[in-house]
Order: sequence, then C-alpha cells, then structure tokens
Amino acid sequence: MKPLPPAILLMGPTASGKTALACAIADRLPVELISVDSAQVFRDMDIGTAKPDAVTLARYPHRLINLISPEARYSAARFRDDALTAMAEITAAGRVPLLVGGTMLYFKALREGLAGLPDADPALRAQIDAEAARLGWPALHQQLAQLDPATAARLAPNDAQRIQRALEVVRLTGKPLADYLTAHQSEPLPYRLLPLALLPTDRATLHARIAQRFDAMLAAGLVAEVEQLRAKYQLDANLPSMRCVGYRQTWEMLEGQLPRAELRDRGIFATRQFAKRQITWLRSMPDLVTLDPFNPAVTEQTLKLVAELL
RNA sequence: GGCCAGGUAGCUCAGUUGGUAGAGCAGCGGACUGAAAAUCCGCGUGUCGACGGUUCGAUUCCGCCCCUGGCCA
Repeated sequence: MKPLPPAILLMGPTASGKTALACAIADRLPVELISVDSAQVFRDMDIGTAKPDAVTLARYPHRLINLISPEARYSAARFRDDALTAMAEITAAGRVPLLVGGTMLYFKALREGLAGLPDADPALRAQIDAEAARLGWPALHQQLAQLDPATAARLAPNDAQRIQRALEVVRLTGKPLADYLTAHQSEPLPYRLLPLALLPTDRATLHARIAQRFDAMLAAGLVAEVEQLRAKYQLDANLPSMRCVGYRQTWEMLEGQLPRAELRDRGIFATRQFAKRQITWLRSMPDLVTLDPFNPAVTEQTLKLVAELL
C-alpha cells in the first residue's frame, strides 16, 4: 500500500507571523502555499486583509487568494473543494501543499469534512430576515424548536445567523440540521498531515503587534482602499467583505457613524477580539503541534518538524 | 485669589430622596458545519478624591482640604 503524501497546515491568529514563516519554509523545502483565509479571497481588498504584497506573491505564489469580487460570497464548503483540488494538483506535481492562514472553520472543514447540507438560498434568507424584523429572533428560535428541537436547544435565542441557517435547512429539505450533523462521519484527508499551530504565550506582545500593524494599514491607505471599493463595486454594510475587521470600521467612519478619531482604536479592538477567537479555537482543536510564534527559534523548530514529515 | 462645574471599575459616565453601587467600551473565558475577519453566550469589590462631623448607618447630608476643567480678577 502506497504511503499517503505529506501536507502541512500552518494555523495561527492574525499578526502572529504566519506568512513570514510560510515563506521561510518555502525557501528551503519544495512546498507550495495555499491560503486559508476568508478575507483574502476578495479581490481589491489588499491592505486591510494583510494580503502578501506583489513582490512576495511573485516569489511565493499563494493559491486561493483574489478569487472573488467583494460583492460575492465565499463559504467553508467552497473552500474545502478548492483546497482539495489545489492540494491534489500540488501533490501530483511532486510538491508538498502548505496550507497557511487564520480561518479556523476552514481548517476544520478541510480536516473533518462537511455534512451534505444545501447551499445558502438568498431569497429564503431575505424572507427569514423579514420575519425576524417583524417578530424578533427569539420568536424564530421558538419556531425552530418545533421543527428542529435539537438544534434549537443548543442555540441562544439571539443567535441570528445560526437560527437562520437552521431554519433554512429544514424549510429547504424538510429535514432538521441536527439530523444531517449527526449522520455526518468525519472523513480523514488522504494526506499525512503536520498540523502546526502558532499559539502566542504572551498576549501583550500579540496586542502590540496588532496595534503596530493596524497603524501600518492606516498609513498604507486603508481608508482610500475602502473608498475605492465603494466607488468600484455595489457594496453594502451587510456583505461578508464589508464585515471584515478594519473594513467594517472604515465603512462606518465613511458613513459618518464613527468619528474619524476613533477609527484607530475601534480597528485595533476588533482585531484583538478576532485574534482571541482564533486562539480559543486553536486551544480546542485536537492533535496540534503548538509553537510559540514569538520564540526566536520558531523558524528553526518549524523547519525541523517539516523535514521530519517529508 | 473669587465664582461655577466636576472628582465613582482600566476608559467614558450613570446612580444611590442616607441602608457600602451599574451601564457602554476595554479585558478575560466559552460556543461554533455553505456569512466564520461572521454570529452568539458567560464573567464586575471598585479605599464611590482625603480627613473630620451629624447619624444606628455616609459614596450620598455638612465642614475643611487636595486635584481637574471653565469663567472672572
């Protein structure tokens, strides 16, 4: 029996130095990079998503960035398909896929697979939103308790997004979301994985780096970037692209809902909370090899681990 | 120097007709299946500026002092 091909997962919170580390690995070993990032899939959103710059991209091509318009929507399911295709291509070319990013749901979807759920239905979602505006989400939560008691029991009455999704699934298929999830078996990837997690031991250092990086984004023209996006595309504040950290706050500022003087703080706070959610997720994921990104020896440690895998 | 307004949680403030206090933001913990950089849940002892006085009891009333801002000299 043929041994499974290797693949590397490099996960970490925002501003932990994932890109630099991935490039350092690419310098020494035959890897190809795949981005695991729900914001970098948008074209023309470069500064605020901390997308690698053109020089870096030319030297270290990343797959799965600049895939779609900021007017469009991506999903975990689509990511899984795209990533598996890219991994297969890279492996077929005799190289090793290195998946690097901070969207933990995408890593989870990739590693465990997803249940066979229906795709989002924009018309139905609009209808559910209208009902929620009239009755409130707790009322829809009660409705869900009739149709899908198990899911309703684990959702808070105000968890708009999940209540909407659960209602969408039952109304579309007649079958409760809980049934799909229970039936779903985790499907292991046909790869020998090295799941690396960059987990900062010192939150203060991470916060300092986040502040520094947000300042750099502002200096690089984040506000102008959002103005250009608004001029070029048909956008609104509810689009996933415009809910991204930094973009949401800049949008609010341009709409006059946020004083210019507060943009910096709001942006930094939002980024910190984002990092915190990523860290929470990393702590709960099984089988990770954790490294401290602020340890000077981290590159060396990583290279050693990768060399052992290959 | 005089007058006025303030000094309460890390920050901005609310409040207690006298029974030792609570919001937002920040911070911390958690959940998570086609929007996930999303969405949601949980966590609040702080010499209520200092010292005296009145009172069974003062952060609250009174006195005095200190600090901050504004106006007038």
